[in-house]
Amino acid sequence: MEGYEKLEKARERIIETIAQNIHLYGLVPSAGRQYGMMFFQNEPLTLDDMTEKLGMSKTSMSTSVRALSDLKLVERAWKKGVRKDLYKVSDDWYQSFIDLFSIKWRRSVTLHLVAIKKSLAELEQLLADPTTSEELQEEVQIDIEKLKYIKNYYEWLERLVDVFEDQKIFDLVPIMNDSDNNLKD
Amino acid sequence: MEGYEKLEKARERIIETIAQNIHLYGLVPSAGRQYGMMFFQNEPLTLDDMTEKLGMSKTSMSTSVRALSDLKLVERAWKKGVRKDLYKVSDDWYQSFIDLFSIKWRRSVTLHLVAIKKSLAELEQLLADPTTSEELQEEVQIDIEKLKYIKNYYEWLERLVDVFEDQKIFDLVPIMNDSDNNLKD
DNA sequence: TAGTTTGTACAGTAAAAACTGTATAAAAAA
DNA sequence: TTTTTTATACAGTTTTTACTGTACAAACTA
Repeated sequence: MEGYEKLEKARERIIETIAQNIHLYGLVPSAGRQYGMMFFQNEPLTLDDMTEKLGMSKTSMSTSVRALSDLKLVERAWKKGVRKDLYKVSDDWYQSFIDLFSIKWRRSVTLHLVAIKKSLAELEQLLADPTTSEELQEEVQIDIEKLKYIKNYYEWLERLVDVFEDQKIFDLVPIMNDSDNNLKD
Repeated sequence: MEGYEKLEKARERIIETIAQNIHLYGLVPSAGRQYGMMFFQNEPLTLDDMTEKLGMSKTSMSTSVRALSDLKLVERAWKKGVRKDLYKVSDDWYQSFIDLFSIKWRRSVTLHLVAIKKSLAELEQLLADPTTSEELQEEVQIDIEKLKYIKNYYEWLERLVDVFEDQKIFDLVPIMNDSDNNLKD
């Protein structure tokens, strides 16, 4: 096998692994392939570059690069003289992981807490209502306990997201470079 | 509005929020609804119970309860005299979150590390090969640096999963119950 | 043993999501 | 200004995924 072929094969293996695991980011394999391809390019790419490299429509490239951008997996780049939009993969993967948390889980936590607080308030009121039968009161009381439990859980999750966001997680799980090796020069 | 109706509405809000966020677990809304419904039942349910409660086919209930079980969000239960399989939601949500990590991310990390090590070995070999042109050598060297970087990243992620799995995460982000409140009695 | 009951495999259908091509708006160049 | 370039909105198509009903195997009952 020829040298460039070997290089290409080594890259393809990584790209395909990314594609098959990107569902953890809520993205589909083709977006992962796009990300993986960009990872091995040493220059930012335009939508037309991606269309050519991946053999997919420009519309697809546009929508999936936006999905990747929303999760901060890729970012806009600039190069003088180039009018087209340019994109490159964010080179701090630790930060990308943290961003996933911030963006996806934070949002989920917030939605849950809003719902829980609202339902909890309604149930407390129902419990206090003198027209509520004793039988219903018991059921309501059980639900209130359940909601208090999951409220605590989501508050914990919120603090967990905080810990990622403010980088404290690196105190507990430090970054260790087995060689002095870093993409960011 | 009648009391039981109010209770039902308060529950529905929570169930629907779960359904809309369960994609973070890689599951579809209907599985989330199933989980949410089970959460408010104080007894384990059979597949037929679920069919009735959700108005969906037994086959669906079977496949989605299996998906929920695989992520350890629900578990088998037993009740004497009941021949049918019984399921209940796992009542430790903190553990469920940890299990998500263990199951989904651990697997992903492993797959990535296997691929990276393989590609890295191939590229090191290519670099050492005297028939490799200088131009190709340079490209290979760049890729090796990239792969070393992401190898470090996935090893970090692996340690992160460890920290969840062995509960050390609770040292950094402790569980705080604002009242002394716990589902597990 | 035969007769039920129960869970799931499988094939088919319905619904949803991914992807494409065209049309168009916004921005840049002339 | 008009012309050209670029990204994306949108409608239509293809592909994938979710869901259903039937059929059957395994487990239980009598």
